[in-house]
Amino acid sequence: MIEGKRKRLEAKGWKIGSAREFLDLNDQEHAYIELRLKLADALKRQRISRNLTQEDLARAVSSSQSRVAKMEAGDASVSLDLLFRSLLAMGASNNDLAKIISGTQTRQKAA
Amino acid sequence: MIEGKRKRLEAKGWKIGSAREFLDLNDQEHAYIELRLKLADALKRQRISRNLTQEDLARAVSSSQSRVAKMEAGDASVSLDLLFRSLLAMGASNNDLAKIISGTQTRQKAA
DNA sequence: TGAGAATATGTCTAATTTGACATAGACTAG
DNA sequence: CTAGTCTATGTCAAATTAGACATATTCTCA
Repeated sequence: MIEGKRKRLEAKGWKIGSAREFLDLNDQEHAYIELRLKLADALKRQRISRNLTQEDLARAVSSSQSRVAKMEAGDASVSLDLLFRSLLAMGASNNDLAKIISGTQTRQKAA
Repeated sequence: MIEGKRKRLEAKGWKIGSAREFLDLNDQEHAYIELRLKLADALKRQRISRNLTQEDLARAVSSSQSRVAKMEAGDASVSLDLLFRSLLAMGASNNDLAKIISGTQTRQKAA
């Protein structure tokens, strides 16, 4: 369980050293990673609910399909900046963002 | 008024070309900048409410006083990543972040 | 007033993040 | 199966952001 989680995170580029270190992931680090995953998830859901391809979204944010894939995968190489910009490009309001972050987001209406 | 706002943003490093372009700041861009300013403000308030200096905060996030100053000033050279990490370092929970973003944040209790 | 603390601003090089590209894999409809 | 579309993964040079440092400015408060 914990080991599984560690592996999942490491696969995404999160270099979390030892299991010891992993268990020591303090609240800040944990919240930070959680935040990223929530945003990544929300982005993917939004894109899909709008029937857009990763290419479409990439175009909308002047990025590339591969980067969108990495965003949605929660890859460590993408910044919060890009995630937020993308969500905004998908029409998310600040309130939508707040809901995503607090974990109370509901299905949004399409643009 | 609008001109004043433009100048304020430009001083912070936001290169917004012509007034035309500025007026065209679409909703996304506007929301993005608003977001940054909200986070910057919240960070400053949190730090002060805890009687910490910028040096203190810098130490807490392994950064430097000058970078903290830039964060709080809403300087364009700081990323959302750093802003979020700093807020988390100040003890903000994901719910606190949500409140900050939606603009409904209230005074937080000290750590 | 003025010394000392705190904050602001500008500028370096180093580190990270970027879009782009290639290509592999997955999935669907014929 | 198979061609076509979509998504995943790895890599690169270019762009951005990083911490650090110097120094200017502002703020206490005695």
